[in-house]
Amino acid sequence: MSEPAGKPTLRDVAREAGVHPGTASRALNPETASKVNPVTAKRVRKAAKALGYRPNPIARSLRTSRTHTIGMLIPDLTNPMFPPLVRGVDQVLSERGYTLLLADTDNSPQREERLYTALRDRQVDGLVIGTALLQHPLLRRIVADGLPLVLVNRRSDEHVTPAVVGDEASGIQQSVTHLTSLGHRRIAYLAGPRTTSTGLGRLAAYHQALATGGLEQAAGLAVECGAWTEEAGAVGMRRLLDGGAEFTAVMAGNDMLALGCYDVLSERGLSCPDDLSLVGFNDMPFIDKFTPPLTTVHIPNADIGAEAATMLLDAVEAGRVTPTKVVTLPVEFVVRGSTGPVR
Amino acid sequence: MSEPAGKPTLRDVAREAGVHPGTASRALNPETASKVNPVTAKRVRKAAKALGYRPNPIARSLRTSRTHTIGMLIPDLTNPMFPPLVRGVDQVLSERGYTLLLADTDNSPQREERLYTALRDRQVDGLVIGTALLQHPLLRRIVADGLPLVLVNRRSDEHVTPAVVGDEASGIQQSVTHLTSLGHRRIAYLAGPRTTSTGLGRLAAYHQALATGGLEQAAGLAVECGAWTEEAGAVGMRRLLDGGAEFTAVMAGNDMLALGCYDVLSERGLSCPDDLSLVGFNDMPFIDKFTPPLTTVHIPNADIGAEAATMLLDAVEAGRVTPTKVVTLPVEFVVRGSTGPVR
DNA sequence: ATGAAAGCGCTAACAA
DNA sequence: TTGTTAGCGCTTTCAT
Repeated sequence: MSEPAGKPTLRDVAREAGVHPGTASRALNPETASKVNPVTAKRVRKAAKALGYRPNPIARSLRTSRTHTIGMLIPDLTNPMFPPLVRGVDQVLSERGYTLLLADTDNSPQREERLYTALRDRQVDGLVIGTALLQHPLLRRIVADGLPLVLVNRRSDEHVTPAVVGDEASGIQQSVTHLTSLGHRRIAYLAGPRTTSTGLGRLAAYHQALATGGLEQAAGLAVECGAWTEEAGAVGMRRLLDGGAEFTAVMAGNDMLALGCYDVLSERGLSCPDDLSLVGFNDMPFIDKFTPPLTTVHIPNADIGAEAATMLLDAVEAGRVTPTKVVTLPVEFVVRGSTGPVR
Repeated sequence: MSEPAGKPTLRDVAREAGVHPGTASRALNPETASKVNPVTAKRVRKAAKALGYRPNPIARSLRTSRTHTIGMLIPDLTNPMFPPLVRGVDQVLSERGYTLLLADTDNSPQREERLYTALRDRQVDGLVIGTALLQHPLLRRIVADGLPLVLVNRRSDEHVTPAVVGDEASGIQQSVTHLTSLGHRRIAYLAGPRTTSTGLGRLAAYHQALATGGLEQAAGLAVECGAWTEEAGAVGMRRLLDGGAEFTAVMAGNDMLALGCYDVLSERGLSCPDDLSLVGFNDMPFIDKFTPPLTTVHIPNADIGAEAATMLLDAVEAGRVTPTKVVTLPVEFVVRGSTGPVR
């Protein structure tokens, strides 16, 4: 009796079950199992199990040009905003039998090009993009290549592209409302780069919220930072303080920028929230352990990732491009120690 | 003139260059390019470029049973210790033309089994394991499956397995030396789970360092925590404080445990470093921004990831199992505000 | 309901 | 040096 050496293939299963490989294939594939005699099917499944047969996804992919593989592009995994996003995506993918190809662009457009090409050549079935800027040439390429894609936490200007985002406007509005309820009337804003949809969108929401509240919109009350980093936040905060505008509260475009504010506050001997109230955005991990704990807006990043993955796979499996809709998930405003009554 | 529709294949390139597909293959593959006439090779490359030819990695993999793909298993991407590790791995992989298949086990052994099987079936060329426990049945399976693997930040008991780790003993020794230089003689230790090599190893190093320094090793001075989490750290810290042993400093098995200590300190109205000095381990992101900033041991996680990936690829490309050596990278002790003179 | 046969795109042993 | 051939393991159309 000669068991074939090496991993058993479909041929081995077929031989063991006494059927043709084609039949074995049909029997083992849930999609086509109905087209085969139930008792034969059972025999095939038994043989497969007996031999410890595992289908070879590579061979299947070559034949079907589907890989059950999804690529994800992110700018920097060590930015604490991304791990929950990746995790949410990965969770859904693995549940549905897909595998995640993760690529970290390190914020470099060239690297991003290369990585995208690599992912495309590997025939990923779709892409989750966490790197999108408002103007992003790569998106056009991806669409042209016919690959389904979903943006997370970003939207695109130029192309109508499906995206999953948090409800930023609501978060900003809640921040302003909270501050005014504490008596603040002059609220400064530290904006993120206007090259990102979040940078622009949150700034617009800030202006909108001020208008709604009948608050003053003095020049010099809103300052743009060059990047979503602590350093850029510190620079912006200094510009704000040195700009001469009066204010009793600062809203930062995200928690990283708020971190920069903390640095400047201690550098200037200012106390928070006594001298100045501070609000962040994102609720990144451990930001609640800072002194004082940061009042901020919680973005459900894991949910966003999961939703994006679900949208993408639904489209992939329906065999069509993702619907160009933007899904907005609710955010949660969380009050902590960095905001207090004006005094 | 009929350009073939769809993506150009090797046949198209061959036809364009007026050679046989086999020749085109040899010409385009750096390994075999020497076996073909330089001028023919150039013609083929020109044709490939003209057509925008991109080799199909799936077809190549089916033929060669190499995928240029590496799997990585981690327990929880949202634990800040892992992103730098993943990033280090990813960086090296993409540089060398490999792609990372990331799988987050969510600390579940069942999920881990499933994910491993999925990765193996996808014929990853090797594995980076960040989930290893001292006793870890899965490792045996992987070795039995003949897959090259490297452990990161963990070692294994049962199997001789290649690993890349930080120099933990040195880190612990430096912590103890630092504390004694500040006058501390009674130093408590909050150990991580003994199921992990780091939990056990750091504890042993602590005992060793105390012995070397001629310091007292009272019972109740070392307490084991059930997990590497903030909550477990808090529980351990309470046990320590309520245990009756006297001490002026606490060393935590890692920064997450130290975070739990912060919670208990404020809960008990204790001030750090005035009432108690505290030392962590890992130097996780933002731990320097806490109040007080944590004195800790910096583990070069990105380097560890990069080194692991390099070892793995070297082995993969040499066509043999990874050498069962353990690479130890130096750590850096960083003094911050959580340690001070005993008083 | 099953068998036969072709082929996804590539590489590699063998021949010329 | 180049061409020929076969086949990696699977799915799927076409017959039967």
